Amino acid sequence: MAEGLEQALRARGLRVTEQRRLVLEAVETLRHCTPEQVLAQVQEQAPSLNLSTVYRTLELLQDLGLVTHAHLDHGAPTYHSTRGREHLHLVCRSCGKVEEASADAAHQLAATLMEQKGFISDVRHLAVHGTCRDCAGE
Amino acid sequence: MAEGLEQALRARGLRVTEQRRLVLEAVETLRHCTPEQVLAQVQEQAPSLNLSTVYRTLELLQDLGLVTHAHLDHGAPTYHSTRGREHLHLVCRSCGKVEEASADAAHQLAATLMEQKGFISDVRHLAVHGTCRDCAGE
DNA sequence: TTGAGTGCAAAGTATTTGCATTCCA
DNA sequence: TGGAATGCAAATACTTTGCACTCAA
Repeated sequence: MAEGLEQALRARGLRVTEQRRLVLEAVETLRHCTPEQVLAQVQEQAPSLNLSTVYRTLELLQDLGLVTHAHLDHGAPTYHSTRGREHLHLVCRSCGKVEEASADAAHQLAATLMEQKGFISDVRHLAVHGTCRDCAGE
Repeated sequence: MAEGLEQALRARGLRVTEQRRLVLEAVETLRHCTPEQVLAQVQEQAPSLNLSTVYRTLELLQDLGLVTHAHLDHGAPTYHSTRGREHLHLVCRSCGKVEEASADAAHQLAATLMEQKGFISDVRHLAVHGTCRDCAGE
């Protein structure tokens, strides 16, 4: 896990620290997580690790292209690893559940936007709000 | 402008106030706006109107179905009127500009998600992040 | 008249920043 | 050793809430 981290850091002349390793690992383990959730996870192994460090590190990892985030809910950014298949997020407005869907579903959208507006879509950042099957059934 | 407001309020037994009229008007004028921007706009005509009222009113207008919001950027929700054509939002990561695109572009996406996941998409809430034509050209 | 709505101030939550200390290279 | 990175605490931003006053019905 997190093999790319060391080389990405070195390539930029940045330092490899335990905190950075732990934060990336937490994101990969949790799959979808807010900064708070990352903190809780990393503190199991490093209780003194600080929330500021989580914020700073998430931003760094994002710069390095190792994680991205999407805004799934009101204010809460949710981070996830860029390893694994591209996916987009389905956020249920009723129950708050977040599902993943294949990014393929959005390729046509991306193509249309490119054609109409010359806009290059980042599909991974896409959050679709709506109602999930379970909630719709009720 | 804002004809629907009075009847929507009365239908619920709520009161028609100048503040509510002004907030809705501001959203319709500004097209895309944060609570802060709404405040600035309404204060031109009602300097004493408070930010709390803006928040409360935006939430109410949303309940009434007269406005929606999307999370275009980090923490700032952006409100817009539900009058006019359905549209989705293209947010440029480089320059921060927000464009609108026809919601039609996302119909296929919505259909696919329904089919694969039984998920009912609210296209109006959709924010697509990426790079706009101008920034891509550089 | 009366209670929904507002303004104000204070509280709550999320995120960022300055600075002294730590520790990687 | 030197400076990047961290921990801590304080600052900032955003949003919500309690309460007394106002005003639409």
